[in-house]
Amino acid sequence: MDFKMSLDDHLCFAIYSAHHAIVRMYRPLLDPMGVTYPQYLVLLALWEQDGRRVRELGADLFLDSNTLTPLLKRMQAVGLVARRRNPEDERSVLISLTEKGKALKAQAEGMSPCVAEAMGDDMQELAELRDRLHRLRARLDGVSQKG
Amino acid sequence: MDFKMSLDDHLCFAIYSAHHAIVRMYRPLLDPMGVTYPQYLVLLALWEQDGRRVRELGADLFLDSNTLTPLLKRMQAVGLVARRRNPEDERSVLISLTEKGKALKAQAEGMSPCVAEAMGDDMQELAELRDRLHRLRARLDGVSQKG
DNA sequence: TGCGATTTAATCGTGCGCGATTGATATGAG
DNA sequence: CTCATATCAATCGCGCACGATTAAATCGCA
Repeated sequence: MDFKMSLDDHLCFAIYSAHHAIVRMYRPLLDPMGVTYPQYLVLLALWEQDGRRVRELGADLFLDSNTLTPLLKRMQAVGLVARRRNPEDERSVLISLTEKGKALKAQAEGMSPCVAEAMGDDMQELAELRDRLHRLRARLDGVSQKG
Repeated sequence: MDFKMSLDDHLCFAIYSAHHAIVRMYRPLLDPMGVTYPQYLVLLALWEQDGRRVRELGADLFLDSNTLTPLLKRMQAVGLVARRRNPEDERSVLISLTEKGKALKAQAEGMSPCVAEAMGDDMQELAELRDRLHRLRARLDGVSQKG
Protein backbone atom coordinates (compact mmCIF):
# COMPACT_ATOMS: atom_id res chain seq x y z
CA MET A 1 0.00 0.00 0.00
CA ASP A 2 3.03 2.25 -0.20
CA PHE A 3 1.64 4.11 -3.21
CA LYS A 4 -0.94 5.68 -0.91
CA MET A 5 1.50 6.61 1.83
CA SER A 6 2.11 10.28 2.44
CA LEU A 7 5.31 11.82 3.71
CA ASP A 8 3.99 11.91 7.25
CA ASP A 9 3.17 8.20 7.15
CA HIS A 10 6.82 7.32 6.81
CA LEU A 11 8.72 6.54 9.98
CA CYS A 12 11.92 7.64 8.25
CA PHE A 13 10.50 11.14 7.79
CA ALA A 14 9.22 11.27 11.37
CA ILE A 15 12.77 10.59 12.55
CA TYR A 16 14.24 13.01 10.00
CA SER A 17 11.97 15.90 10.98
CA ALA A 18 12.20 15.20 14.72
CA HIS A 19 15.98 15.21 14.43
CA HIS A 20 16.02 18.63 12.79
CA ALA A 21 13.48 19.95 15.30
CA ILE A 22 15.79 18.81 18.11
CA VAL A 23 18.78 20.51 16.53
CA ARG A 24 16.78 23.73 16.06
CA MET A 25 15.63 23.58 19.67
CA TYR A 26 19.18 23.15 20.98
CA ARG A 27 20.77 25.81 18.78
CA PRO A 28 19.84 28.90 20.82
CA LEU A 29 20.88 27.05 23.98
CA LEU A 30 24.25 25.96 22.57
CA ASP A 31 25.12 29.16 20.69
CA PRO A 32 26.00 31.06 23.89
CA MET A 33 28.32 28.17 24.78
CA GLY A 34 30.04 28.44 21.42
CA VAL A 35 29.43 24.82 20.42
CA THR A 36 27.42 23.17 17.69
CA TYR A 37 25.02 20.30 18.30
CA PRO A 38 27.43 17.53 17.14
CA GLN A 39 30.14 19.13 19.25
CA TYR A 40 27.78 19.03 22.23
CA LEU A 41 27.33 15.29 21.70
CA VAL A 42 31.12 14.89 21.66
CA LEU A 43 31.27 16.80 24.93
CA LEU A 44 28.60 14.53 26.44
CA ALA A 45 30.75 11.53 25.50
CA LEU A 46 33.89 13.12 26.95
CA TRP A 47 32.20 14.28 30.15
CA GLU A 48 31.18 10.66 30.63
CA GLN A 49 34.67 9.35 29.91
CA ASP A 50 37.63 11.59 29.20
CA GLY A 51 40.88 10.85 27.37
CA ARG A 52 39.60 8.56 24.66
CA ARG A 53 40.97 7.67 21.29
CA VAL A 54 39.22 9.03 18.20
CA ARG A 55 38.21 5.49 17.32
CA GLU A 56 36.52 4.97 20.69
CA LEU A 57 34.71 8.29 20.53
CA GLY A 58 33.54 7.34 17.06
CA ALA A 59 32.25 4.00 18.29
CA ASP A 60 30.09 5.75 20.87
CA LEU A 61 28.85 8.41 18.47
CA PHE A 62 28.56 6.18 15.40
CA LEU A 63 30.93 8.47 13.52
CA ASP A 64 34.17 7.85 11.65
CA SER A 65 37.41 9.82 11.61
CA ASN A 66 36.44 11.55 8.36
CA THR A 67 33.75 13.34 10.39
CA LEU A 68 35.44 13.47 13.78
CA THR A 69 38.92 14.67 12.84
CA PRO A 70 37.83 18.05 11.41
CA LEU A 71 35.20 18.45 14.14
CA LEU A 72 37.74 17.79 16.90
CA LYS A 73 40.22 20.17 15.26
CA ARG A 74 37.58 22.89 15.42
CA MET A 75 36.95 22.08 19.07
CA GLN A 76 40.70 22.22 19.65
CA ALA A 77 40.91 25.57 17.87
CA VAL A 78 38.44 27.09 20.36
CA GLY A 79 40.19 25.45 23.31
CA LEU A 80 37.65 22.81 24.29
CA VAL A 81 39.79 19.69 23.81
CA ALA A 82 43.42 18.67 23.42
CA ARG A 83 44.62 16.22 20.78
CA ARG A 84 47.83 14.27 21.21
CA ARG A 85 49.31 11.12 19.79
CA ASN A 86 49.02 8.09 22.01
CA PRO A 87 52.57 7.34 23.23
CA GLU A 88 51.68 3.66 23.55
CA ASP A 89 50.34 3.43 20.00
CA GLU A 90 51.36 6.19 17.68
CA ARG A 91 48.59 5.31 15.28
CA SER A 92 45.91 6.59 17.62
CA VAL A 93 45.16 10.09 18.89
CA LEU A 94 43.96 10.77 22.41
CA ILE A 95 41.25 13.36 22.92
CA SER A 96 41.01 14.99 26.31
CA LEU A 97 38.97 17.84 27.75
CA THR A 98 40.66 21.12 28.58
CA GLU A 99 39.67 22.99 31.73
CA LYS A 100 37.42 25.08 29.52
CA GLY A 101 35.84 21.94 28.12
CA LYS A 102 35.27 20.55 31.60
CA ALA A 103 33.83 23.83 32.80
CA LEU A 104 31.20 23.84 30.07
CA LYS A 105 29.56 20.85 31.74
CA ALA A 106 28.07 22.98 34.48
CA GLN A 107 26.80 25.47 31.95
CA ALA A 108 25.30 22.68 29.86
CA GLU A 109 23.46 21.34 32.90
CA GLY A 110 21.82 24.74 33.12
CA MET A 111 20.06 23.98 29.84
CA SER A 112 18.01 21.20 31.42
CA PRO A 113 15.00 23.28 32.43
CA CYS A 114 14.76 24.69 28.91
CA VAL A 115 15.11 21.25 27.35
CA ALA A 116 12.49 19.82 29.71
CA GLU A 117 10.20 22.74 28.96
CA ALA A 118 10.58 22.12 25.21
CA MET A 119 10.22 18.34 25.26
CA GLY A 120 7.55 18.08 27.89
CA ASP A 121 7.48 16.76 31.41
CA ASP A 122 6.28 13.24 30.72
CA MET A 123 9.56 11.52 31.58
CA GLN A 124 8.02 8.08 31.19
CA GLU A 125 6.96 8.89 27.63
CA LEU A 126 10.33 10.41 26.71
CA ALA A 127 12.31 7.52 28.19
CA GLU A 128 10.14 5.04 26.34
CA LEU A 129 10.61 6.91 23.09
CA ARG A 130 14.37 6.93 23.67
CA ASP A 131 14.45 3.19 24.29
CA ARG A 132 12.36 2.43 21.21
CA LEU A 133 14.74 4.51 19.10
CA HIS A 134 17.79 2.76 20.53
CA ARG A 135 16.20 -0.61 19.72
CA LEU A 136 15.44 0.49 16.17
CA ARG A 137 18.97 1.81 15.69
CA ALA A 138 20.46 -1.39 17.05
CA ARG A 139 18.33 -3.39 14.65
CA LEU A 140 19.28 -1.21 11.68
CA ASP A 141 22.97 -1.42 12.57
CA GLY A 142 22.73 -5.18 12.76
CA VAL A 143 21.08 -5.42 9.36
CA SER A 144 23.52 -3.13 7.59
CA GLN A 145 26.47 -5.19 8.82
CA LYS A 146 25.16 -8.26 7.07
CA GLY A 147 24.62 -6.22 3.88
CA MET B 1 20.34 14.25 37.65
CA ASP B 2 21.93 15.25 34.39
CA PHE B 3 25.50 15.12 35.66
CA LYS B 4 25.19 11.35 35.82
CA MET B 5 23.52 10.95 32.42
CA SER B 6 25.44 9.13 29.74
CA LEU B 7 25.21 9.78 26.03
CA ASP B 8 22.77 6.92 25.59
CA ASP B 9 20.48 8.33 28.27
CA HIS B 10 19.77 11.39 26.15
CA LEU B 11 16.71 11.31 23.95
CA CYS B 12 18.40 13.80 21.63
CA PHE B 13 21.21 11.34 20.96
CA ALA B 14 18.78 8.47 20.45
CA ILE B 15 17.09 10.52 17.73
CA TYR B 16 20.43 11.64 16.30
CA SER B 17 21.84 8.13 16.03
CA ALA B 18 18.59 6.60 14.78
CA HIS B 19 18.43 9.27 12.09
CA HIS B 20 21.90 8.42 10.83
CA ALA B 21 21.16 4.70 11.01
CA ILE B 22 18.10 5.26 8.83
CA VAL B 23 20.12 7.25 6.28
CA ARG B 24 22.77 4.53 6.20
CA MET B 25 20.10 1.86 5.72
CA TYR B 26 18.49 3.73 2.82
CA ARG B 27 21.74 4.61 1.04
CA PRO B 28 22.35 1.30 -0.74
CA LEU B 29 18.68 1.23 -1.73
CA LEU B 30 18.67 4.78 -3.11
CA ASP B 31 22.09 4.72 -4.77
CA PRO B 32 20.89 2.59 -7.69
CA MET B 33 18.07 5.12 -8.20
CA GLY B 34 20.58 7.95 -8.32
CA VAL B 35 19.00 9.94 -5.50
CA THR B 36 20.14 10.97 -2.03
CA TYR B 37 18.02 10.52 1.08
CA PRO B 38 16.82 14.16 1.26
CA GLN B 39 16.03 13.98 -2.47
CA TYR B 40 13.98 10.85 -1.80
CA LEU B 41 11.95 12.77 0.78
CA VAL B 42 11.33 15.50 -1.79
CA LEU B 43 10.16 12.83 -4.23
CA LEU B 44 7.80 11.41 -1.58
CA ALA B 45 6.30 14.88 -1.17
CA LEU B 46 5.96 15.36 -4.93
CA TRP B 47 4.52 11.89 -5.54
CA GLU B 48 1.87 12.82 -3.00
CA GLN B 49 1.17 16.19 -4.60
CA ASP B 50 2.91 17.39 -7.76
CA GLY B 51 3.45 20.90 -9.07
CA ARG B 52 4.08 22.74 -5.83
CA ARG B 53 5.88 25.94 -5.06
CA VAL B 54 9.23 25.75 -3.30
CA ARG B 55 7.65 27.39 -0.29
CA GLU B 56 4.96 24.71 -0.03
CA LEU B 57 7.45 21.88 -0.42
CA GLY B 58 9.51 23.49 2.31
CA ALA B 59 6.52 23.70 4.61
CA ASP B 60 5.95 19.95 4.26
CA LEU B 61 9.64 19.06 4.66
CA PHE B 62 10.49 21.70 7.29
CA LEU B 63 13.16 23.11 4.99
CA ASP B 64 13.80 26.58 3.63
CA SER B 65 14.84 27.74 0.15
CA ASN B 66 18.49 27.96 1.19
CA THR B 67 18.42 24.16 1.44
CA LEU B 68 15.82 23.37 -1.21
CA THR B 69 16.98 25.54 -4.09
CA PRO B 70 20.39 23.87 -4.55
CA LEU B 71 18.88 20.44 -3.87
CA LEU B 72 16.14 20.97 -6.47
CA LYS B 73 18.67 22.26 -8.98
CA ARG B 74 20.63 19.03 -8.57
CA MET B 75 17.43 17.05 -9.08
CA GLN B 76 16.71 19.15 -12.17
CA ALA B 77 20.23 18.52 -13.46
CA VAL B 78 19.62 14.76 -13.42
CA GLY B 79 16.18 15.16 -14.97
CA LEU B 80 13.96 14.30 -11.99
CA VAL B 81 12.04 17.59 -11.70
CA ALA B 82 11.29 20.72 -13.70
CA ARG B 83 11.53 24.23 -12.26
CA ARG B 84 9.60 27.14 -13.76
CA ARG B 85 8.45 30.52 -12.58
CA ASN B 86 4.82 30.67 -11.53
CA PRO B 87 3.09 32.74 -14.25
CA GLU B 88 0.52 33.90 -11.70
CA ASP B 89 3.14 35.07 -9.22
CA GLU B 90 6.61 35.57 -10.62
CA ARG B 91 8.10 35.49 -7.14
CA SER B 92 7.43 31.79 -6.73
CA VAL B 93 8.85 28.79 -8.58
CA LEU B 94 6.79 25.71 -9.40
CA ILE B 95 8.39 22.31 -8.99
CA SER B 96 6.96 19.44 -11.01
CA LEU B 97 7.97 15.85 -11.59
CA THR B 98 9.35 14.82 -14.97
CA GLU B 99 8.34 11.49 -16.47
CA LYS B 100 11.59 10.13 -15.09
CA GLY B 101 10.70 11.47 -11.66
CA LYS B 102 7.25 9.91 -11.81
CA ALA B 103 8.70 6.62 -13.02
CA LEU B 104 10.99 6.37 -9.99
CA LYS B 105 7.93 5.91 -7.79
CA ALA B 106 7.46 2.33 -8.93
CA GLN B 107 11.12 1.60 -8.36
CA ALA B 108 10.96 3.17 -4.90
CA GLU B 109 8.02 0.98 -3.99
CA GLY B 110 10.26 -1.97 -4.72
CA MET B 111 12.38 -0.97 -1.73
CA SER B 112 9.57 -1.74 0.70
CA PRO B 113 10.50 -5.35 1.39
CA CYS B 114 14.07 -4.31 2.18
CA VAL B 115 12.90 -1.47 4.41
CA ALA B 116 10.46 -3.76 6.20
CA GLU B 117 13.19 -6.36 6.60
CA ALA B 118 15.52 -3.76 8.09
CA MET B 119 13.02 -2.10 10.43
CA GLY B 120 11.18 -5.18 11.53
CA ASP B 121 7.68 -6.46 10.94
CA ASP B 122 5.98 -5.07 14.03
CA MET B 123 3.90 -2.47 12.20
CA GLN B 124 2.07 -1.52 15.38
CA GLU B 125 5.36 -0.70 17.11
CA LEU B 126 6.71 1.25 14.13
CA ALA B 127 3.49 3.24 13.67
CA GLU B 128 3.44 4.08 17.35
CA LEU B 129 7.07 5.20 17.24
CA ARG B 130 6.27 7.36 14.21
CA ASP B 131 3.33 9.00 15.95
CA ARG B 132 5.31 9.68 19.12
CA LEU B 133 8.01 11.35 17.03
CA HIS B 134 5.49 13.48 15.17
CA ARG B 135 3.99 14.58 18.49
CA LEU B 136 7.44 15.47 19.84
CA ARG B 137 8.32 17.39 16.69
CA ALA B 138 5.01 19.25 16.79
CA ARG B 139 5.67 20.17 20.39
CA LEU B 140 9.20 21.34 19.62
CA ASP B 141 7.96 23.36 16.66
CA GLY B 142 5.32 24.85 18.91
CA VAL B 143 2.77 24.17 16.25
CA SER B 144 -0.45 22.19 16.47
CA GLN B 145 -0.27 19.28 14.06
CA LYS B 146 -2.81 17.06 12.42
CA GLY B 147 -3.17 13.46 13.63
C1' DT C 1 63.56 -11.55 11.37
C1' DG C 2 61.11 -10.02 7.29
C1' DC C 3 57.14 -8.44 5.20
C1' DG C 4 52.38 -8.38 3.94
C1' DA C 5 47.98 -7.51 6.37
C1' DT C 6 45.58 -4.78 9.62
C1' DT C 7 44.54 -0.78 12.29
C1' DT C 8 44.24 4.13 12.83
C1' DA C 9 43.78 8.98 11.73
C1' DA C 10 43.85 12.21 8.25
C1' DT C 11 42.55 14.06 3.65
C1' DC C 12 39.50 15.09 -0.24
C1' DG C 13 35.15 15.83 -2.72
C1' DT C 14 30.10 16.09 -2.59
C1' DG C 15 25.70 17.02 -0.65
C1' DC C 16 22.96 18.60 2.81
C1' DG C 17 21.02 22.23 6.70
C1' DC C 18 20.83 26.75 8.04
C1' DG C 19 21.85 31.77 9.59
C1' DA C 20 22.30 35.79 7.12
C1' DT C 21 21.72 38.47 3.19
C1' DT C 22 20.18 39.92 -1.57
C1' DG C 23 17.17 40.97 -5.32
C1' DA C 24 13.00 40.66 -7.62
C1' DT C 25 8.02 40.73 -7.42
C1' DA C 26 3.69 41.60 -5.28
C1' DT C 27 0.71 44.03 -1.90
C1' DG C 28 -1.36 47.67 0.66
C1' DA C 29 -1.94 52.08 3.01
C1' DG C 30 -2.41 56.86 1.98
C1' DC D 1 -0.31 56.29 -8.34
C1' DT D 2 3.61 56.09 -4.92
C1' DC D 3 6.38 54.10 -1.89
C1' DA D 4 7.15 51.39 2.11
C1' DT D 5 6.44 46.64 3.43
C1' DA D 6 5.94 41.79 2.75
C1' DT D 7 6.89 37.65 0.32
C1' DC D 8 9.57 34.49 -2.25
C1' DA D 9 13.61 32.27 -4.25
C1' DA D 10 18.32 32.54 -4.65
C1' DT D 11 23.05 33.15 -2.90
C1' DC D 12 26.91 32.77 0.38
C1' DG D 13 29.64 30.80 4.13
C1' DC D 14 30.30 27.31 7.49
C1' DG D 15 29.90 22.91 9.72
C1' DC D 16 28.62 18.43 9.57
C1' DA D 17 28.27 13.24 7.38
C1' DC D 18 30.36 10.03 4.59
C1' DG D 19 32.43 7.30 0.51
C1' DA D 20 36.88 6.79 -1.08
C1' DT D 21 41.60 7.10 -0.55
C1' DT D 22 46.24 7.82 1.69
C1' DA D 23 49.97 7.36 4.95
C1' DA D 24 51.89 5.80 9.02
C1' DA D 25 52.29 2.56 12.78
C1' DT D 26 51.50 -1.97 14.53
C1' DC D 27 50.60 -6.84 14.28
C1' DG D 28 50.95 -11.59 12.75
C1' DC D 29 52.96 -15.28 10.96
C1' DA D 30 56.07 -18.10 8.35
